[in-house]
Amino acid sequence: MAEPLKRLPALPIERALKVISGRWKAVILFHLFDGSKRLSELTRLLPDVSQKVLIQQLREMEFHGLVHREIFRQVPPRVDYSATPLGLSLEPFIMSLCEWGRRHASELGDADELSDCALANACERVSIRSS
Amino acid sequence: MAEPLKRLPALPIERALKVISGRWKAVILFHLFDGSKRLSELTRLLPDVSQKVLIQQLREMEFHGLVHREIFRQVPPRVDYSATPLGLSLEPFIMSLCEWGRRHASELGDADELSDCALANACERVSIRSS
DNA sequence: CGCCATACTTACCTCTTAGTGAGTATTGGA
DNA sequence: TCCAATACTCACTAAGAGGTAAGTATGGCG
Repeated sequence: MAEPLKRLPALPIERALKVISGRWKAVILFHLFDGSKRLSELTRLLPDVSQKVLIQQLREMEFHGLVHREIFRQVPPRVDYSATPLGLSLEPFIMSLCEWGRRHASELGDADELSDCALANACERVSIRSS
Repeated sequence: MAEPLKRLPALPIERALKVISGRWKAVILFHLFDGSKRLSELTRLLPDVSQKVLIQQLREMEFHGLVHREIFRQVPPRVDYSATPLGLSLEPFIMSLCEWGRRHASELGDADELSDCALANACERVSIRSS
């Protein structure tokens, strides 16, 4: 994002999709729903993402109002990332999308290709929780 | 999609986002929720999309089970596109995403940048309908 | 025969996104 | 003085999505 000033699409649906669809954004958000995290924690939680890309995704989400960035002037430095209310408002949405993704995989016969981890099973936990 | 055989992401949430986030997919789906459409109708409904890209998006959605393509062997040829049950199951989801997009725009002070059309106001119609 | 409508295909180009690897900044403490 | 820890930043590259413009296929019809 050399130019974070570029406008989001004018159609609400496109705007929403644009804001949440980055390679790692949903996964990052999922972890932030759990509470604020330091960059180094996120690096550990997402070992497949390089630091540069991680920061890039976080900055875009910060710019789009989904994530709050708080700097603690210490040595060594410390920066906390957390979900804003707007970001938190995506939680039910991300969970139901996750559920839809599982349905989609099962209807297309790809269910066995799904990974099995906290995020993959998040929607189950949610439906158990809410039942 | 020279290679439509490539696998979708293993995380359900990523899979779902991958499947619905193409430049025009949500908009196309919105029109298909209304009933099946010929390619020429879609071309008229989406004047900003070139035919190539339109077909591309439709084919991807067909491959991903969201859209059904029916060929009528006539002259001139006729092809109908319609939403499958799986595609239709995205309707509430797309509508709520649309609502979220409007909220996002208003919270970021971009509300005046939103366009004003059927799709932009779809979620309103839905909430009116459901109230 | 040549034209029309419809639904594509193809070649090519551009712009965005993601990814790699190395470098920078800060400052307390050995 | 130099190192360690943390959080970046930069230059470059690769892949992919989307866009433009032109071409193909079919078969009825004047």
